[in-house]
Parts: sequence; structure tokens; C-alpha cells
Amino acid sequence: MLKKIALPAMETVKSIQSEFPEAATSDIEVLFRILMFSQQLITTMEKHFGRYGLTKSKFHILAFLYFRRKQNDSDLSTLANMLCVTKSTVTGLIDGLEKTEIVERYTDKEKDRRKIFIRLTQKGIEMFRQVFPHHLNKVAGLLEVIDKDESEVITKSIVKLEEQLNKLTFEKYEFKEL
Amino acid sequence: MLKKIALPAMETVKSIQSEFPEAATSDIEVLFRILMFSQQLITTMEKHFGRYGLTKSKFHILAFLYFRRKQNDSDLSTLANMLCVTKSTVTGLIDGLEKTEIVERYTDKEKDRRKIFIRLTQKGIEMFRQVFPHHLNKVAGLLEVIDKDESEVITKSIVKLEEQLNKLTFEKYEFKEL
DNA sequence: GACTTATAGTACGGCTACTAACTATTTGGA
DNA sequence: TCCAAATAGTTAGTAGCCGTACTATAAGTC
Repeated sequence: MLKKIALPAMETVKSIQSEFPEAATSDIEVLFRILMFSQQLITTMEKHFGRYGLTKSKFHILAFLYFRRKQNDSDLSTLANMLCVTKSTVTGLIDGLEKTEIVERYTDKEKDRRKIFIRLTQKGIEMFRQVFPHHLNKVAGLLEVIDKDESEVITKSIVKLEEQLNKLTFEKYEFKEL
Repeated sequence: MLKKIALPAMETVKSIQSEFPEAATSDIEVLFRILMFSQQLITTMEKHFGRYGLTKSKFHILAFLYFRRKQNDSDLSTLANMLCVTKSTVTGLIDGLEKTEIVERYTDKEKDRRKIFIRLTQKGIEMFRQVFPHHLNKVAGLLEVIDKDESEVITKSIVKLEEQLNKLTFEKYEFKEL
């Protein structure tokens, strides 16, 4: 199950660059590349996780529960917030993980009785300890090709782009014909 | 329908950084940021397209068909290759677009009779000419915050990361306890 | 020309993700 | 105290995306 992001066609990017030369369109390619890389990264990770019967989302849940296993306080809404998906998505993911006995739901009568807590089973802990090092190897290996300066530029630029993304309301370009 | 990518939890990234300090893990955050930004970008775009009854994937198809409308040679497999999704996905997307009469399938008996060609209807052309300028405005507005140097560093780094992604087979880090 | 192999597109089932609507609990105010 | 509003989680329905398996046509081989 290698879930991808549908991408804009490179050819379309080129067409835009020739039809709208004034629109700073040469830089549009940067966005395209960022999306493209994200997709490849996700696809590669999914392939890796798939060998263990996991998906990217399920792996993220395992990772979160593993590193927080001592606190014993991970409820369903917390997971949803951490992964940036809705609660109903997490419900479905936990259903799947519970079926294969990797996690289990439990409640704590002392606390808020609406809350469903989630924890790894022993099997889940063992699975994570098997999968994670491989994952970390790949990530570290990937990062070897860029140096500190580069990653700082990327981080800074992306922070700026994220901020800008929240102010997009202008209207400047229009088709000339029609 | 704002489809997102489930993200690794930021807290997990921090945990990794403290448990595996030797693993160049400080840079893991860069990958996290790239994924995070991609998701936000996609979400923002989807919101925009949603106002016109479109999704990101359907918009990409419209864009491709629009800029290539003179050639009259866009078949289903070509679309799949351009968008980097499978043919079955495109079948589903075209089904949806055909239902609302934005595109139409047609065949050309002169050519390969297995091929299904797709083209925009007049309604589809008009819709694209309405949606696209807004999209381009947003993209151009977004790109205003980064300069040529930055986008060059990003592009170069990402190309390196993409290349590296195809050679990941090492095994270096393991859990110490267990 | 007949047979194998490759390619174009579709059908089906499964997973992630969404929204909206629902139940059960908790909280907070009159 | 009691009732309205907020919050936790589930369910149902829809869409994108995948892989697999299928039909129809085309191409390559003998």
C-alpha cells in the first residue's frame, strides 16, 4: 500500500513558465521539487514499513507510543493532534493496530471517563524495536548528503514559506484572451 | 475533502534526538519540516480548489489537458505518468470529471484502438480559466518571500536528497537495551 | 498466420483521510 | 442543582490512492 500524493505535471510547470513569464514562475519549480521529494520520501518509507505490515501512519503512532510509554497518558485525541489528522482517522488506525495486537485500548476510571488511552502491547514494543533502527538508518543515511548550512537555509526558507502561506489573498494574474 | 499526510509527531522527533544523539539526528527536523510544509501547501491548495468543486488531483488533470489542448493526444496512461499515480487512480478521477462534464473520453479509430483519449469540454476550459489565475496568484505570492539564492540552495539540496534516497541499504544504528 | 508477450484501460477490494452526525461524559453558569 | 455547552470517541458515507486481476488490442517471434 504505497500511498502517494498526486503531483502537478512537470510539463504543466513548463507551460506555465512560458505562458506567464512575468509571474516569477521560474521559482514555481521549487515548490514542485519539494512536493516531488516529499512524495518519494513517503513512498520509500511506506515500502520499508510495508515489510513489517505497517504503514507510515501506523508507524508514527507506534513511535509516539514507544517514546512516551513511561508516562502512560496517551489518549486518542492526543494521538490525533500529534499526527495532525482527525480523531476519526485515529479511531480507524487504532482499530487496525488492535486487531493485530500491536496496541491496546484501556480506560482509567480515576480520570476522565470519556477518554480512551492507548498503549503498546509487548508485541508492539518488540515490533517497534525491530523496525525503528532500520528507519533511523535510512533517515541518517539520507541526511548525510546535506550539510549544516544547507539544512539551515532550507529550514529558514520553509519557515518563511509557511508564514506566507497564511496570508494569500491577492489577485494579480489573469488570462489575457477569453 | 482536505486530504492530508499523517505526520511524524514533533515530540517523537525530539525524543529521537535525545535518545540517538550520535545519529546526526539534529537534522531530522529538516525532513520533518519539508513534510509539514508539503502538507500545509496541499491543504491550502485543496481548500482553494474545493471552492470550485475540484480537488488537487483533478486540478492537475485540468491543467495538463488545458496546456496541451492543441495537441489532442492526451490518453489515460499519459495522465497517469504525468501525475505520478496509477492508471486505476486516473480512471477514477476521470470518471468523476466526466460525470460533471468537465472532461470527456474519446477514441481515435485511426490510432491504437486500446487508447482512450481525454479532453476538456467547453465547460472544463472555462472552469480552468477561472480557477487557474487564482491558483497562480497564490503560488506567486507564496514565492515572493524567498529569493533566487535560497531557491537554488533548496533545489540543489533536494536533488541530492532524491539521489541519495535510491541508495539506502545500510544498517548502522540499533537499540542498546532490549 | 498462430502464439506468446506486452500494453491500454477497467473493476474490485482495501487503506488512509475527510466531514457530519451521534452517544456519553464533563464542565460551567444561572 | 440543573441545564446548556464543550469535549472524547465512534459511526457512516465519500474520495483518493494503491495493488491485483481481468479484457481487449497490439507487437514480436517462429
